[in-house]
Amino acid sequence: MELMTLSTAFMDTGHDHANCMESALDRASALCGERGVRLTSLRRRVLELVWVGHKPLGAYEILDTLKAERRGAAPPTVYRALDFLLQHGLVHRIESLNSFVGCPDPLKPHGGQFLICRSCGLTAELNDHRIDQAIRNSANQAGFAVGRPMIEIEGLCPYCRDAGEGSP
Amino acid sequence: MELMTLSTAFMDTGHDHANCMESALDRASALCGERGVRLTSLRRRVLELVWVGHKPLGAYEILDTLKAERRGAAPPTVYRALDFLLQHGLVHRIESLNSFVGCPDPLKPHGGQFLICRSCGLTAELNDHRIDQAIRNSANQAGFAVGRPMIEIEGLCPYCRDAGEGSP
DNA sequence: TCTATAATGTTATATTATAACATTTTTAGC
DNA sequence: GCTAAAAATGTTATAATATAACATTATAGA
Repeated sequence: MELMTLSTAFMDTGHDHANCMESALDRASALCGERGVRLTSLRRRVLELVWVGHKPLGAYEILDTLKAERRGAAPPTVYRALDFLLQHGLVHRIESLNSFVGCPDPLKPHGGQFLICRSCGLTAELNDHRIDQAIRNSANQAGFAVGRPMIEIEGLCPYCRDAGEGSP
Repeated sequence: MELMTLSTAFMDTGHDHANCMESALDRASALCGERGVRLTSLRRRVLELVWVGHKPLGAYEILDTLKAERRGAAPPTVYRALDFLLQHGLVHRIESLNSFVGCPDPLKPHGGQFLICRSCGLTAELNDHRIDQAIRNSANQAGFAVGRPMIEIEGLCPYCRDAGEGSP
């Protein structure tokens, strides 16, 4: 097997996740400060839960954890927090999974480009200008005014691909 | 306003929908024949309903119509028919709308590239090789094995765009 | 015709998401 | 600090989407 050099999209084995998560929370905190909106403890906790893995998390999975921590957590508790986080670009919604994943780059608004592993759920966000450009070209030709492009690519992440998942 | 020439993605004003729908049903019938699977009257009817507009239709919208036509139509009635149609590429699922739309080209398997009007719901399917290629390039760089790419682009169709929808 | 398979009917329930109103917390003006 | 307005959260109920499980009917092939 060839020696694999991973790009930044999927984390390599040296990925320092504690640091990754902490810096995501710090960025969120700074962003909210600048925008004059409040990253309350509930919102922060939901963001934290979403960042626990690089795998999309369902609203009711989040809720299950919250229930163990706060009395009276209910669906609106988590959906309202998620709405806030979505509005501020701190999380993305993965439409094909009805679930939510942290955004590594909340400052610039963008539709999502996601690589989603069908075997382990690991998800990476791309922001490839060439993909975006190809879409805009094609849409323009059709006379369509592009709003928010949403790209979710199901497949196998480098680890599962090499482990032979998906064609056993 | 400029004279507009639409590409094939969105139908022009001369679109003969009766013919469009009939030919879709004929193609479906031929495809099922070749594959030795049955386009039963229920499946055919669901496909027909999906083709009534070029707008994605929800499962329960389909069900409402079926209920008026067949006694005992229930969710599984429509979901099973949709599963069959999806398996054979005769319809696509629009993930961002939880709804379903007819596929104009069921013969070759493909992930969908959809332009979805946020104002009127009109939806066009693209099959732009350049978009697909841009995605494959980017995914390959990340070491990701592409399975089924899903592209749903929210925006304004030519008609709504020119009518000034979305920025009133 | 008989039988195996496929399709559909039927009932119940799971999963995802929102509506509507009550209460608590926070902010801003005084 | 006190108070009113606004924001956030709590609470209850329900809507919208989807599937499980088992019964019945229709179809195709021997």
